[in-house]
Amino acid sequence: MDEKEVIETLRASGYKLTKARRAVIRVLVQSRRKLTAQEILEKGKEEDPKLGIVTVYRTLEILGEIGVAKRLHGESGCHSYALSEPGEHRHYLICKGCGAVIEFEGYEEIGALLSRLEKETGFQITDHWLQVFGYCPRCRERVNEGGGK
Amino acid sequence: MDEKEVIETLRASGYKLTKARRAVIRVLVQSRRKLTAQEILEKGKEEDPKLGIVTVYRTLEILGEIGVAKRLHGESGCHSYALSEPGEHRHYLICKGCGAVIEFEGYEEIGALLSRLEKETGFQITDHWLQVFGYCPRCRERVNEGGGK
DNA sequence: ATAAGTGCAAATCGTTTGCACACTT
DNA sequence: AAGTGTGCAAACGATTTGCACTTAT
Repeated sequence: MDEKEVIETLRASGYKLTKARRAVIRVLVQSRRKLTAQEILEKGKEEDPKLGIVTVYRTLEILGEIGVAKRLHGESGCHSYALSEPGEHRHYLICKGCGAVIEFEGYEEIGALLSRLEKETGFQITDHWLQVFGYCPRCRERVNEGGGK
Repeated sequence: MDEKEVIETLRASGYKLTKARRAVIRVLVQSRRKLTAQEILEKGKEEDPKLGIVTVYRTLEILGEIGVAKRLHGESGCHSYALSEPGEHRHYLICKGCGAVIEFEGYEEIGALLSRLEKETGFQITDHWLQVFGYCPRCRERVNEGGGK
């Protein structure tokens, strides 16, 4: 999803495009990392200095509703948000170094696992969530070089 | 893990067994569901009427630290806690009806998926998290019968 | 023009911290 | 007895809500 597509989706869903919303969208599109609402606010202010945290939250809610952004869950209990392809994927690969987020498809492996689980537990599985953490190629280098740690 | 094992682990880790802690542990052991801190407080009060929310949080932190309870992440942003086998599993099967939590092993399917991901993305994967949602056998029946919904 | 969107301040909710008192070992 | 653990009240941080003002269509 690029900026244009996000904006189109937004309009198609009956929402107006405002300066504030464009700022939030642009931050998400340009960073492609997971960002907290606060981080989005700060970067967004570079584009729309009047941007407020409330609008950031409200915009994220709308973007979530129309499926183009998702809320990610951090260990600590605080959330981050990231752009995503529309739809119901719930699989993210997240760089612990720079926060880069890559969304990936539910490969057959997951399907196999789920049907196995259903068989073994008697559960009727409806949904799942997978977050994978690691280091992206760039951060991986940095970490491995870093000598000390 | 039953109550006795949890208590032993607690003591072995240098913590004292108190009325409050026993109450929290008992709630977790007896329900085997995911529970919010508030829910644990309420049920725990049946056993120790003086129990306070602060102690619930502190006990959950300790249980997490010694590996016998885990924090689960809910869609809304609020957390639940559940008993778990000690160690680093991060795979839970959660009933959307009654909240029952089943922990399962990281089957080969996940290993296969992860190594595939590593190859395709160049990430160095260090960790992952999987939560699977559905209906347990009992709730499944209830839902399917329920005619209306 | 007008409904939708905004920022501010205040409210809320889950969680944590400071502190004097109580309990386990 | 002595240190650990407790509850309370207050602090805290993220998120939401009420409201009068502004803006996109």
